[in-house]
Amino acid sequence: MKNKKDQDTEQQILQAANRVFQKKGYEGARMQEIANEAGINKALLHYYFRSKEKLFDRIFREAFSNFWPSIEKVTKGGNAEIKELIEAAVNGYMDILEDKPFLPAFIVGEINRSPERIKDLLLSTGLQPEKVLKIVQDAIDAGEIVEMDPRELIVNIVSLSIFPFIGRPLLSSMFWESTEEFDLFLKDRRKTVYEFICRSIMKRT
Amino acid sequence: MKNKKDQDTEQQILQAANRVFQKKGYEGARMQEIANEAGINKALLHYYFRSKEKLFDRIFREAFSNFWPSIEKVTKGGNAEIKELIEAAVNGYMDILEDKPFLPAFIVGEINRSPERIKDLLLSTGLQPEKVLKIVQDAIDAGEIVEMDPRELIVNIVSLSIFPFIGRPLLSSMFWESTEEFDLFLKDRRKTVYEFICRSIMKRT
DNA sequence: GTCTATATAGGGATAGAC
DNA sequence: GTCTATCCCTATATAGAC
Repeated sequence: MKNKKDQDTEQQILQAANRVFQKKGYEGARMQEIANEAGINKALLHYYFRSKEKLFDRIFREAFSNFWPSIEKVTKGGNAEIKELIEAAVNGYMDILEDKPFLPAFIVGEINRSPERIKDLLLSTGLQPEKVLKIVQDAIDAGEIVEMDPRELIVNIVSLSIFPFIGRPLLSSMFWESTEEFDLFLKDRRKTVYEFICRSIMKRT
Repeated sequence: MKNKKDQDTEQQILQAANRVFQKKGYEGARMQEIANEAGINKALLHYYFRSKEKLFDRIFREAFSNFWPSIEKVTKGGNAEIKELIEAAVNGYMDILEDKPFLPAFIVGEINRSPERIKDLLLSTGLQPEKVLKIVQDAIDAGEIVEMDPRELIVNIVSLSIFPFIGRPLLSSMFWESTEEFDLFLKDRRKTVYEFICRSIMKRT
């Protein structure tokens, strides 16, 4: 049963490539290291994926598509509660990032390296930023939250959720005893970030 | 007067190296490209800075030391107003980042590449995180702001200030018509971020 | 499909003339 | 101090046997 073996090797390669590319970036990654991690040799790597570029593209597209929290449940109807949206976004990011803490640094680093493909990548995700903006705008129009550029709120939510993972080495060195303790702090953030944002935008009656 | 010329060439190199390293990172940067940008050749590059590693180290240390907004005026006394601290921090970052928007992506990317030198780098900056934490803690004890882990506030200030610059390509593609318009948004942030934070933490009487 | 061996290019670094 | 020419190693990629 050759097919089984093929699948297996390809998966080994993809997992190894994922680890190495995410840690070292495209330029820093070595095909040799990926081969070693996958338990095969370089030639076989090129047999499966013709070039480093192609292998990277596969990995990066996958990573990029995993980067967006699923908030469809909230946006579907179109007239969701703003608090639901915030909670879904924050929790969504936390779920992803606790599992893959190096994802954001990888994404932003590689996008910075070649910004030209952003449009293409975004299209393939099928994201609909307008829907999210509309929910925020509706909440403003309804007087539920303070007046602001809806995009400002989005940027703030994303910043508060993602940045601590990007700045983890620096932040933990400066303000925590160990990275383990910092990770505990990160675990709490799904609650504290939500509260921090709500305190700022909700109108009191 | 040879000395003048030396200085000049060295400066050319440093500026070129700065541009190239910040854009491409250590692994992606090419000594050839730095030489071209500086208007000289590779050999002369090695004459001034013996190796790529040494040249990079020089650039990175400089960049790292420029990364910290000066808030000494506020922290000196030790009993500063919390609002002053926030304003100084946000404005400090905005000043730096409007001038050098790629600095944070560069710093976090390279620190990720070799996290072991963080301690050394932080020491050489002479930063005193405790002082900042104390100001926040005092404000909490005095009942001026809501109860929270002081480090949480710091992390939030830093996240809101820095992340939009790191995520600029993505954010601007998703929510703005052009990068120019996004930059206008960034200009406003020194006000909106400050207000966003204050609304969240200040107790109403 | 998987391996060993090798071709080829690119990039960091040095030698040596001026 | 600055250049040209070149060395040498490393990394991607391919050829060809099994």
